[in-house]
Amino acid sequence: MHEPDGERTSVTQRAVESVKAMIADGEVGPGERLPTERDLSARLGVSRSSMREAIRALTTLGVLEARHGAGVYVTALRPADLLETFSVLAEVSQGRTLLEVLQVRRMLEPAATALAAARASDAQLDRLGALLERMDGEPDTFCADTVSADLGFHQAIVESTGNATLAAINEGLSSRTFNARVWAGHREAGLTAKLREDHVLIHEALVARDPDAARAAATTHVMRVERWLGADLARDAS
Amino acid sequence: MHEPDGERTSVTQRAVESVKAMIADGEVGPGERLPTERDLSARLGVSRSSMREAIRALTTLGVLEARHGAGVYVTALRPADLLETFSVLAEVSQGRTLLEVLQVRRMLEPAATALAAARASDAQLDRLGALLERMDGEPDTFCADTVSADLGFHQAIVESTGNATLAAINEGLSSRTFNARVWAGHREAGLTAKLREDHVLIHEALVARDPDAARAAATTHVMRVERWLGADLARDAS
DNA sequence: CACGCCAAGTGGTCCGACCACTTTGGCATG
DNA sequence: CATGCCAAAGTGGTCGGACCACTTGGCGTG
Repeated sequence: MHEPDGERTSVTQRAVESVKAMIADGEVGPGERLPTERDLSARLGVSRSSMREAIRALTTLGVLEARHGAGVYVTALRPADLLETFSVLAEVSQGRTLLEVLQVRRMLEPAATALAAARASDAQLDRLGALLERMDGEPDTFCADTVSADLGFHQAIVESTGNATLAAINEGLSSRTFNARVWAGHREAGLTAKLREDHVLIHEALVARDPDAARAAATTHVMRVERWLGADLARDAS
Repeated sequence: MHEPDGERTSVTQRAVESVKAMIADGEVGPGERLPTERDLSARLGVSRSSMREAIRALTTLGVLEARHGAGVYVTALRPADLLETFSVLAEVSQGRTLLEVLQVRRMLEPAATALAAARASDAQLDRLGALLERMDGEPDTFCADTVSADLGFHQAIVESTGNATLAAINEGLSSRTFNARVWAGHREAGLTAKLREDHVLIHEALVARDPDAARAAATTHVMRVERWLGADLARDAS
């Protein structure tokens, strides 16, 4: 990290830096096409294998996008592109980290919900209402759709803030597999009913454009989930 | 995303999924060593090139770590490992996204600072005080150390919450290059003095273990930075 | 003019060789 | 016997070239 000079560095890594520099210098802009892998490797003086590994690295970072037979393109470089890797955290996280992720959500979601109360458009509020009804219409059984609907509801709220970066981060912290795991042990009791009530309160606060109420409702909701998960983790402590 | 079946998928991608599955199934745990590239490629029925690209992908995601001549290891899978890629966002972000990142920080830092007020240990508070003095001792000139010290101060606060995930996310949103860019146009005037005053207020609130005051001070601080950056971006609008 | 096919060019995969580095165990040295 | 060195084995890193799979655009056919 703090090494003053650039001593020895892998060939592939140099290729990565070169491409990043090309983008930073505006040599290739978002959405534009890069030179051929063969061209790039020749220009940078590396083998095509190494060049491919460099491209693979930038692809997994969401900076580049390779289209088979068509070429390699720079993505739009939107936050959503670059933060997609985020979901990996939620995928492999366990125990303590899971709680930590929820704690971060407890910081973000209330603030985001409050912001949404001030910024959401009427159309966005209508969409939220529709999502809410869809969730109400379903039976009290646990299924993939339940998780999906809950996810969609919260994601729609965060998107209503108009902050794409925030939405991308929150989405990463709320990956499908993550939520499925949280819900797994809690399909019983009146949990679903309570969550629905929370959602209704949040929606009402948004429609009333009341940031304070929205913040409070969102906080309560996340705390509820966090509490259940905490009890669950404490039970089967590793 | 929603395609029902797993039709065609790249060989490399399958290799990535296989390794992820190995980790998820506990076949290899954090810190343990994976089979050799040659073994893995043979076992999964792919070429070593593709296997290497898969490993490269997981390496850039922070899941694996390759040591030249020694083998490929699974990282500790700590949040810090997996969120390192985050800094890429701050590196390539421009204009609007920069503001959005700051908006997210304005949501996170106050909450984190308030939490730190309740949780920080005496040793951590002492360290914060030392960092503060170090910043005070420096002249009012803009240099890399100024950015570095500011970064360290805020990072130390967030780490005091004991939430490693939160710390990793915040670090990603506060990368060195990001801050350098924010500061670039504002080395003049009494900016440095004002920021110092903010830091002192935050530190006092932490020492007093006053969450409310800490939240307020942190909010003020981030808003100040956000406001300056906003004016800057509005000036040289693209 | 519209349609469909084909060839050129691109990324995707595979192979085999060699290089650079780490590790280890045995050998020579004290 | 203890110590340190060094060579060999094994690992990831790089290379070059071949071939496959796919997209694209233009050409020829109806």
